[in-house]
Amino acid sequence: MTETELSRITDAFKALSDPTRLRIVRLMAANDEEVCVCELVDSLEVPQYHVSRHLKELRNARLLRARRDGRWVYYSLDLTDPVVKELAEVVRRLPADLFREDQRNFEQRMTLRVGGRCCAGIQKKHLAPNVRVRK
Amino acid sequence: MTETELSRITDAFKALSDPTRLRIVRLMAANDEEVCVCELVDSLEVPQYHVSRHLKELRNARLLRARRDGRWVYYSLDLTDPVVKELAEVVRRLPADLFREDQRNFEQRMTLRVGGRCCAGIQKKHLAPNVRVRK
DNA sequence: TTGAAATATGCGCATATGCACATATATATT
DNA sequence: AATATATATGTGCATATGCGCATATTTCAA
Repeated sequence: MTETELSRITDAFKALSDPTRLRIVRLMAANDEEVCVCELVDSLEVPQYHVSRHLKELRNARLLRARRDGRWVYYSLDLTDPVVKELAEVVRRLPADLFREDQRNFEQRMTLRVGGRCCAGIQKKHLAPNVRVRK
Repeated sequence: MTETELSRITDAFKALSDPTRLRIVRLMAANDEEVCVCELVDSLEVPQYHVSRHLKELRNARLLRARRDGRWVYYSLDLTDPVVKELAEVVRRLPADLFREDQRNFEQRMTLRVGGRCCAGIQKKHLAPNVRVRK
């Protein structure tokens, strides 16, 4: 077995072995959308640094790609990769009720897009970083 | 999201996030066979305690079932579980060349079966537990 | 009933992981 | 240039994980 290639696969599974990361991938797989960080924060209702951290791991595992557009960074599944494509299918077929609340939050949050673009920032302010103390 | 059900899924992914465990599942998925511990040891060429340990984790994650037959314990994928069935399909479709050596060792080892049953024990003795020192 | 064979597990160690807090970086706006 | 907004990351801590060694447990056979 080619050890390097094998660990590329196990890394992908490991990326999906965390609830937050699975919920992120699920949102993307089920909605076939690129999603920005603040939209994820409001959908999953976890702190922003938490989302950013897990997005980095998903990117390191090469499941996600990032695209910056001004202040916003959009993440999306890298469906050009056959392994990712397979896994996205599996995740898409997982029982919908496990992700119902995420999906509801997501759909509501997506109504804030204008011209298909996010321009809102984190709405649930308690999940945002603390306001910096003015010097 | 129902946290308990969700973690059942993430546990399954975590179970596949280790090379040894993935190789075990791959052998079973690709060959549609129940396999006993000594056959796995000789196929994967890792120490017996290592295999036993990972089998336990796969069983805890409910990917595998164990069946004892005399001194031997046979493990197999629990394909009655829809999640396991999905994942087994994914694993089966992974590139064969990543597992070529395991598969070769496995096929050779399976020639030792008699009447479809294992009756050989670990052939690669350096992977077996040390011989106990006589008291 | 003693021992050998097949399998499982307690323990210790090194490393990895997830999380919270604070703060840093990058971009846009004024 | 200064500030606000969106996103990223350094650090410390608690816990989890993988591995090697030794040994325990279960079953069969002599």
